[in-house]
Amino acid sequence: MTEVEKAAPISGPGDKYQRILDAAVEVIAERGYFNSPVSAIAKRAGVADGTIYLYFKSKDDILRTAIDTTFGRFYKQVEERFRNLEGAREQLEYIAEVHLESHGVNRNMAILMQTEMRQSAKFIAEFSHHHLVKYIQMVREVVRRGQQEGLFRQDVSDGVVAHCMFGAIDELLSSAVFTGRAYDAKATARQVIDVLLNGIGTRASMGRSENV
Amino acid sequence: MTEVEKAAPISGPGDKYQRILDAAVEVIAERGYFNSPVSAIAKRAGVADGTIYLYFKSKDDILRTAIDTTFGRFYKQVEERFRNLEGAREQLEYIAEVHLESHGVNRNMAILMQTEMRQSAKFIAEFSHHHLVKYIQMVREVVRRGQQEGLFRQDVSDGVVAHCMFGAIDELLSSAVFTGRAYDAKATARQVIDVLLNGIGTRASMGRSENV
DNA sequence: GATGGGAATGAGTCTCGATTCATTCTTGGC
DNA sequence: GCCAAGAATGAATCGAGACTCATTCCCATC
Repeated sequence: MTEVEKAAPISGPGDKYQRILDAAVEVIAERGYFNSPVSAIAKRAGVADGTIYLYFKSKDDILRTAIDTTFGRFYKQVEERFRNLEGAREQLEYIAEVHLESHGVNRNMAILMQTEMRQSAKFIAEFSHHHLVKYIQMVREVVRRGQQEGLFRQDVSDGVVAHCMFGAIDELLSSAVFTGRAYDAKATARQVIDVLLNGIGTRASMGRSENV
Repeated sequence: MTEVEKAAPISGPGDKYQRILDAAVEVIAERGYFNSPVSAIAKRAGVADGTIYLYFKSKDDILRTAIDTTFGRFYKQVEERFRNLEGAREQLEYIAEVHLESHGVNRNMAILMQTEMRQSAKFIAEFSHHHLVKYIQMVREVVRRGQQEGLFRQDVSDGVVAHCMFGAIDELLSSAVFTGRAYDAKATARQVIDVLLNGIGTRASMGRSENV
């Protein structure tokens, strides 16, 4: 809050910069990217239309920035925690937890992620795909390590497992977002990983693992 | 293909009607709904812009029709097969298989489903959510039956399981769609259901099922 | 060959919205 | 108090695209 800090009003996250970002996430979550005129974002942020362009190159740029920032936080949080969290199972659970928590942290952002990130619009597709790949990569590594350590079966592709895990969590999140239901991120994460590791089959009926 | 069939040119699926639908799916898969001018769809279908409006009420209406039709086929196919398919596990596997097959059946339609159906645009959201609910419902029923018959664990919510299964499959499909990779629907379905039923944990490491 | 009616056309209308930029406001230094 | 420089404004520009409708085409019937 010193005078020095305030010296980067345009290129860095100043006051209005953040207000515009937040407003954009709100409006886009409500109406969708293509139904959100810049003028609506400006109004919500309490600035003039033109002001937006002092802080962002274009409408695209706002959305890109919002998504990048969110993913950035996600990665950082996971990486930091991993330093003190060894077990493969625990790591998977932590990823699931942080992923599921996003709903509670910022509901609008969660909506935006579920709705706009799938867009085929090239400018979204390119970088959102990049983020997904990184996420999946992270999970695959954990799975592979678990396989090497003998914790996980080796007859299932780590890629398939990673996608299954991501998809399962993402869908739970998505359904919560759309129905507006809340949930306990920690408990849900535990449940998902439980299913992923142990399956839903009862001991009695498990007849397929023999072909390992 | 008889002359009689061709007698419903406007209200039913006549020649141009189908051509417009197909063209729309193609174009929208390539460019996204909001970046697909009606004129582009018309050109692809080889008709004039105005002709579109002889067969569809609006641009929205085309997309809605395409999605509804696809889901309709899906449900019908599953329902029919279920008449001769008893086991809960086999039924889940069949659902997974048909779901995964959609990529092979019509790649463009699969892309469209993955990208446009999540749209927050109200007109899409309302009915696509409805379809999702129906799908999940179907899976839940199978799961519940499996639980009653003692095939599946009873300490996991059928809703959570259904979402996990749907999400896992959908994500695999999605990843295939975006990377352009092909896969064997039947084999992949078996793998997913294998993971869902048996989990990825090895016997040695399974330490959580005791709390049943 | 003429004719009536439905199908098809595509140029034109009308609205909306991203971006620009001439103008106005603010503020820190004198 | 005055001034210059940066920040902010919002009216105006400009293009895009959904939809309309006056006109033309097609063809079955006579």
